[in-house]
Amino acid sequence: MDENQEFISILRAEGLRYTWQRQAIWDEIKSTDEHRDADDIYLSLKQAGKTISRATVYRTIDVLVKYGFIRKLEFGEGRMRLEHKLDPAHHDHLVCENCGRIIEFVDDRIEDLQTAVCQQHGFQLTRHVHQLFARCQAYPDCEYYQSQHR
Amino acid sequence: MDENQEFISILRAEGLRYTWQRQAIWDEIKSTDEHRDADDIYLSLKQAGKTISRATVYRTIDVLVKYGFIRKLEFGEGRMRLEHKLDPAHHDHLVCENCGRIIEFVDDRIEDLQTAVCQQHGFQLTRHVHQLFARCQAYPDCEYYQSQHR
DNA sequence: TTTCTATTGTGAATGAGTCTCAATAATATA
DNA sequence: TATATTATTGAGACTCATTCACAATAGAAA
Repeated sequence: MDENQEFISILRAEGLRYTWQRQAIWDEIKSTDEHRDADDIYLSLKQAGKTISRATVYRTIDVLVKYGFIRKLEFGEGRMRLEHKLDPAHHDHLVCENCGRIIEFVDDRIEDLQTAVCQQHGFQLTRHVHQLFARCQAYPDCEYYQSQHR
Repeated sequence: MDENQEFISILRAEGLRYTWQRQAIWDEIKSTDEHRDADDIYLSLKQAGKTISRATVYRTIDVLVKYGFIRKLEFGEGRMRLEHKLDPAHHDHLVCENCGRIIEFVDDRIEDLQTAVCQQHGFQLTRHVHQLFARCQAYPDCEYYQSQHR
């Protein structure tokens, strides 16, 4: 099934209504692989002439999270960042503290060791947060940083 | 050198003043191994008759972080939790999503793999956040949970 | 002591996110 | 298609953790 048809039918199946606001917010979040925050989404839509209230943006984000379209991330900045799940593979994040670039990584050995640590304590792992903060090769001069801040 | 002497002399060496408020906040944070938040500290001090403004609590926490006495933690709850560094060994956190219990763990193999992941991307690791959210053995009935909420 | 200025308390401000409620619009039903 | 039902929206008030501005206070140097 077409990805957007699925979006529409999940809403319907859950007794939720299909509105242009929900479609626009989902389209906006899908449109890049960056990890943007709620206000980025709100402002991008506004700039594109689709003004939607902040309340609706936040409410729709929660709907998208609940039905598995997106994921909330928290990098200790005091606000949530978003990530769509079109490519559903699990991954963690490597964040450059200098330029802000975010790289996704997976290491199966780490995944296994996490499960083992939980088992040792008699716990059952439900989810994890694993973030590596680092300096990219270009520190202190970084072309990525330059490109994002001009 | 006595641990508190060191606290006093670091303040002095940095041109900061030694005040009873700073001493009281540091004492309060040192007093347990729990991961409390700023308001817990504020309220505990108040209850002990040492009323210090919230602003001062927050400012002092930043001083304690800056000079390596404590560490800020963020478990996605929208507020910071604190941890003193009297026992300086590095560790990560295993959090029970049911009862809230927090267990500290270290796994050297995970530590090494993290460094390797960074190297593969040409990054230099500066710090990391690794949190395992899990259910403890007692789920859904947990004596720890009972003990904390009555 | 006096002086200098870091620190404090107060209360206002901030910023992300949530809530309330009347108006609106998507969908079910006739 | 018209009408009824009720989920959703927008606006702005509100919350909560944290920060800020500024006048008053109090460490510490001279």
